[in-house]
Amino acid sequence: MHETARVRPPTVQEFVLIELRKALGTGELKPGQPIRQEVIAERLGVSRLPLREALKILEGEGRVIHQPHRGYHVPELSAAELHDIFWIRGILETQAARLAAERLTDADIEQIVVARSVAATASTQGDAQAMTTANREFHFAVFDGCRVDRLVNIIRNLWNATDAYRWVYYESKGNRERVAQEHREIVDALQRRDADRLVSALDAHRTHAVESLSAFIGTADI
Amino acid sequence: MHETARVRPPTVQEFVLIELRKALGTGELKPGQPIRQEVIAERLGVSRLPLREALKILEGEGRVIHQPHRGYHVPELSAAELHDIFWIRGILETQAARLAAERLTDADIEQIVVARSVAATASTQGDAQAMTTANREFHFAVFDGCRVDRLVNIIRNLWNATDAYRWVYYESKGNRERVAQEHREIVDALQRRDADRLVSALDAHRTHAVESLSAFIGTADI
DNA sequence: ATCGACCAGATTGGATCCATTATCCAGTTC
DNA sequence: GAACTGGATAATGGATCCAATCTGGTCGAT
Repeated sequence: MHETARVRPPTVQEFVLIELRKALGTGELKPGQPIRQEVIAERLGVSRLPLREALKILEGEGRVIHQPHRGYHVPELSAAELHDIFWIRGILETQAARLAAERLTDADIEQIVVARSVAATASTQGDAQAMTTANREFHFAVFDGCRVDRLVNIIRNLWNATDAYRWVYYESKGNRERVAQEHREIVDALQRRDADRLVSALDAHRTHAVESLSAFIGTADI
Repeated sequence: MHETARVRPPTVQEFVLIELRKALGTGELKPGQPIRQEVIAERLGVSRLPLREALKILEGEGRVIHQPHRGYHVPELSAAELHDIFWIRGILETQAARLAAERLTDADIEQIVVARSVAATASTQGDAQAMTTANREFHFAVFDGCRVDRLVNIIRNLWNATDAYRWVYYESKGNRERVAQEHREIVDALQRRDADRLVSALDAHRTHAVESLSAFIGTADI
């Protein structure tokens, strides 16, 4: 009934995995909330088995927690863990950005410019889902420039860990505008290939995000 | 038939997962080698299902690769990937070590001293399996001192990624002796709480390991 | 009234069976 | 002789069923 015109039919697991990631990103699956296998499986129109296997992958990635005979749930982040994540991100993203500033081709930078404007459009339209996606693609287009896949994947996992809270940040119009401005700064630094400016732009970007999010987590009663 | 006097019977998945990790660490499951589910399941005396779920966790951790309808296999590392891993380890372990040098209690350091001598004993006895385990415990006793679980887990995953090759390093008596000497240096730096010396000791340690391993990978015909 | 044992419903864990897909090889065609 | 097609075989993917475990509530005893 949906689009589902898949050229090559993926396995059901893959389909379920994609849906679960989506649900984790949109906040449909909220931190702390237990995951009832039967419910999800029925909602997706699949049996429990491929769901269980998809959940196992997410468990390996740390995106869900499993307790034997009790089930899966989405991990909740403390303010301390949130700070840890952003601290580690800072360490790794700095390295990735410095390499990227050297290694990105002009064509890559063109791509990044496009990704930025896509994100900006989504932002002004206030579509949270589209914006988080576009925002991710923009940033990872930059990180990919470091050409160290394993590093980029670690950074991606760190982003994933806070995915469940990300929508909070984008709900505020002020934050959205600030993000747009910071993205312009990042693109500008890249175009001049000024690694130091790029790094400090990214630092500022993270700092603002962590401030908003920890304020939310501090007061949240999820 | 083995010990199996488990106080609380774990689930079969957990048992299988432990066995698979062991097999990945000892080189019983070699890089590039396909994993035949039926074979492994029968060898462990379980059905395919818990095996499949355990493999999914390892897939999420990146320790096995899955291709739909073709199966799982252990990833092979190129020399470039090996360098990437050790480079990222360097970045993160340096941070962890600096924090640990501040935060470890005297009691923690006592524990580390014990862990070092356990590793040294295993080393002189030439028991590769015991040595890799003891070595890991020694190093992670140090890293744990940083008190940032997520950072330690990322480092652990990076170690895991080269687990399949680790035995190579310990096969040489010369390497074992060098490791023992470097461990003494690490402990000494910790006892003086000299972060700089600790960091450079760890750097040297990694440099030696990556040299041996990339020499092996370069000539390997696995 | 509180605490514990115990029972029923719900949920997850595991085994078996069948469907689907990939691989390999023989046969055919150009 | 090389390349393609078709089918047999073996492996993986998925569904269903049953067993084991947890949860919540009721009953009884202190």
